[in-house]
Amino acid sequence: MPIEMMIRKLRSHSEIPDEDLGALRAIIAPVKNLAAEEPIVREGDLSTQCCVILSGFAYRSKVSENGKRQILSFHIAGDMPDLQGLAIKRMDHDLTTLSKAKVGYINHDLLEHTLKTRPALERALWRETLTDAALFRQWIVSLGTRSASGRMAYLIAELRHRLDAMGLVVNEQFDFPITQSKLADALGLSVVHVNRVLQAFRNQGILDFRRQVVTLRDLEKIVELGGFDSLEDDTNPT
Amino acid sequence: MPIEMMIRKLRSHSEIPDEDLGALRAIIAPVKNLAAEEPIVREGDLSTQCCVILSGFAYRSKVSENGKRQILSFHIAGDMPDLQGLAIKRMDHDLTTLSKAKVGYINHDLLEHTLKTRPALERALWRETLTDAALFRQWIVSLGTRSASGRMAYLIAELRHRLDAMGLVVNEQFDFPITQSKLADALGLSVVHVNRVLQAFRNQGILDFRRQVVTLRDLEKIVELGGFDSLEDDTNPT
DNA sequence: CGATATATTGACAGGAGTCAAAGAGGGTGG
DNA sequence: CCACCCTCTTTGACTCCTGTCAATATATCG
Repeated sequence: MPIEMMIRKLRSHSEIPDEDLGALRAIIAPVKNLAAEEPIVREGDLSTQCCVILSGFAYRSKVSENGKRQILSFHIAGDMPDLQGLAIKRMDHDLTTLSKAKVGYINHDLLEHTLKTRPALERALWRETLTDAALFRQWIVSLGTRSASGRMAYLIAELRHRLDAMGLVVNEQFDFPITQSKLADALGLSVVHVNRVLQAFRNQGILDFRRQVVTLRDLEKIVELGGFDSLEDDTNPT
Repeated sequence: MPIEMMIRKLRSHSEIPDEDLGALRAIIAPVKNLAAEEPIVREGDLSTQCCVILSGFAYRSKVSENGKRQILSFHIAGDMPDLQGLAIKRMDHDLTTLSKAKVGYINHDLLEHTLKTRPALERALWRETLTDAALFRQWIVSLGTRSASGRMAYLIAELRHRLDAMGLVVNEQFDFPITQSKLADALGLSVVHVNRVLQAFRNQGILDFRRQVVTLRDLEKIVELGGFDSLEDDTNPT
């Protein structure tokens, strides 16, 4: 059951009583199947629920006054990309499916009611929004200090790491149904240049990105180019 | 009393019972006066307390494997820049004073104890970390979509907006004790180019940045160049 | 008042953007 | 099952924004 992906992720950084998890499971509304490129919430909306990605991909984005769109993050199974809406109702960015996706919804009122008697769960959700912020920080470092190929490598390394944690990397290969144009929006590059970087990677036997599938041919090199640091994963308290 | 700055900030986005605020005030440890460029916490440290900036400036930063330092954010009176440490103990970045600063400290254990019976306060703090994340997102947009001058303008506009909320802008003029080299680290630019942008702004009568003081000569132009949007400030719930 | 940090300049290089056109792929409707 | 269309990818030529290097001028501070 794909809801377990979210549970797994929460558990990876927080200790949560089983009954809290049970209570959480109980309020997840029936899954919805969304097509690719469907908006989940839009900038300016007031959230009344938050979602859980159960399969597929989603991304958060924001358009700047000059008309350019910046993709802020990609989300995979197990993620709750608009969890912050629970505490800050007005969305400051868009959330859209990247591919076909299964999504579960949790009504804010129900969730609040559940959290009222479950401090450990609330804290786990808080922590979830904080790891989110940590990813944003990494992203800032990437945009601010790395070259085009470094950014690309970082993106791939980070994504691989998260997908791997969900068991979605097989044989150093994973699905990533995205266009070069969207990659460009994420990396702050032009489409043309994204294409060039990708080709260079391909020619150098670093990675292959074809037909929505990424094949990592030299993971070490990617991690090195992107300066990716897996964050140790020991962010736990105690 | 400068602790009121923090209270004011919390109140600006959350409703908090007076007695919760009283409890919070009660556990803020005596203020410490720090010199410029003193580390408050470092990447890798395990937080046991969080701080409140009472006066002066601080910044968060991270060095990427290639040796470049990226400044993630600047913090001013009223900010709690390492609040996230309460839920995620291991720091993933540095926090340093930019100028001389007065800082108050709140012990994590005391804070946890206080929060245990004060859900509204806990939620306010959560929200505080989320507005932080929202600033990071804006920053990503800035780095990803704007030119050098756009980024600079955005930085100034955003800072002005936050300082103004704390009453620290007088006559469209405010202190900002920073070197061009650090500006470069924040904006992902080279020092030389920062200098050129600043001179261009000066010559065009947009702003003056001399001796640690920013004088805004054409705020509209700055906001326009930076595409700054004050966020409406109506992020409140209900 | 010298010493060190910061700001400023100028010359030059290069990474990444832009523009425009040509291929490829993948749907889909007949 | 194939032709056609539309989107996405790829190329090439050229531009330009921003970085690098190196020297000089200005602050700042003990």
